Amino acid sequence: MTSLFRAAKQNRIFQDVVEQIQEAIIQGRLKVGERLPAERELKEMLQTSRSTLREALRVLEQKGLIEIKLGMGGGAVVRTVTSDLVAESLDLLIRSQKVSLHHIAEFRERVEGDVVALATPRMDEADRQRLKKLLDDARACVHRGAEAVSDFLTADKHIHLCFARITGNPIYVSILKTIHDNIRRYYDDFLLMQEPEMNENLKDLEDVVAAMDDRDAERAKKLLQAHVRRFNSHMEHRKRQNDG
Amino acid sequence: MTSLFRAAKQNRIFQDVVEQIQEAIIQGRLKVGERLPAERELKEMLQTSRSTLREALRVLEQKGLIEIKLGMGGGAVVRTVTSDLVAESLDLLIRSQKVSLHHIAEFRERVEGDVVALATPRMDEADRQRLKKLLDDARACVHRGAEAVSDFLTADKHIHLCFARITGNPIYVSILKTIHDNIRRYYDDFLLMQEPEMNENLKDLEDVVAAMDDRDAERAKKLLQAHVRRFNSHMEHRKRQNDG
DNA sequence: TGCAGTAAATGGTCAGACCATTACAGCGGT
DNA sequence: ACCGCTGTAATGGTCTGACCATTTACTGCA
Repeated sequence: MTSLFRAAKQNRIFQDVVEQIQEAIIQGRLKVGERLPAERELKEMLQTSRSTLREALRVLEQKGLIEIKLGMGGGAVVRTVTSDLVAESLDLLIRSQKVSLHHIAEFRERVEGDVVALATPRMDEADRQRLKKLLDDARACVHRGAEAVSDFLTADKHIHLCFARITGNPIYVSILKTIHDNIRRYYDDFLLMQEPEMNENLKDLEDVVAAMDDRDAERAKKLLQAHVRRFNSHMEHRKRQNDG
Repeated sequence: MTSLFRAAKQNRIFQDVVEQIQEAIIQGRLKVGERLPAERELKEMLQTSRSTLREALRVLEQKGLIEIKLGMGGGAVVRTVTSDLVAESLDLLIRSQKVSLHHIAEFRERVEGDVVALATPRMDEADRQRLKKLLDDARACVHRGAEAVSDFLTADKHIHLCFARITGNPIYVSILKTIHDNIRRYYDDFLLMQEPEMNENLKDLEDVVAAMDDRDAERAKKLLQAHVRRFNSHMEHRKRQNDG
């Protein structure tokens, strides 16, 4: 552990510390779940003060690279990097009104269209079963009516994420996760869903999966894009109602 | 300014400070360009210590909400929120997942195709001039030969980012930023570019811009996708050479 | 044996000092 | 009057050492 780090130097020392630890994590010299030395040890290894080291740890924590626990046996533990931070920063952009609902819609329509087109020829029997089960879950929510809107939205999200996983491309998975996290936030902010909309949404998805079953990528893509467009116009309509 | 903040309290005090300042920024009580009080003042207002306050400032800086300058007249200034953080966190995610060249290529071909298709009808005269200038820069690099490969790649990246900006959709901007940063990293790792490849790349881009000039979005899209495909096969070929 | 109390490890906070960088005012020379 | 240098003060960056709060683990007593 002693040779993991070199002495710190840079304009801002804490930045140098951040970079060293970040590189160690990304390069795998520090593995997920592994615990960093205690602050009072690390500061010796890095030849810096505890306050400077702590500023670096704050940055790494904010970047989602480490998680810090209190008390004896606590300390900084290397985290699995998730799409949470991407989602959070996108949320920040949205809230400061740099990204609008329209921007997300425009992007989502295209990227999700690509996703199902890619997924269709790659779907195997296990994927088919999984999608069928997710559709069943969603259908059950529809039957439970308006009280199950939240569960329905979760099921809907899982279906879209399942498409992304079938592509086998982790970039699509991360991006779809980010987008759906943010869509959900919009939803909680100012949207309501009724049973007709749930039904409509469900039917859209069933059609998409049917097209995928037929190995008709182009039809699946078109159907899903129409689904996203309808969903978006529904959201924008509700938004206007709430704003006005 | 005295009533902007209340006394800090929470499990972790610095988090409470972060939230207070962040909310003040998002709600517009602190406007972009405005300067926060000096640390020694702020710590009094928040009734906390300077180190705790500084940890909070580090987090806010990492979130891209403030920018901190040194020296007299320096201090924390509220920043315009940009898509940089989205790009950075997406980059972190991609790198930590060890996304393959193939995954990037598959994603890039589709997303950049969409970008030029969206950009084509939205391009105005200023955009046209900007693109023309960027193409001139790239052409100059080609003439300078093999020594200018690095500059050529930078110019190439700027052209692609320009396409994204013309769409007016910041999501595309951050995503293309991320992709091109990662491509560059792959490049520096194990690729070499010679004059013929530079020439080929340049010609591709000139064709794309010509199609955009003709307001032919579909042709521009097809040309750019072919360009990306050729670029990728070139990269994978070189990668195999280096690996084997 | 089991439980409670205590000790130790660790992150969180604090106070105060000094250093490095920067802007600006005032002085001096031209 | 103008230009440039220099000193000074404001401000962030770093360091030291102390104490607090939380959590775990061990120890000793009932």
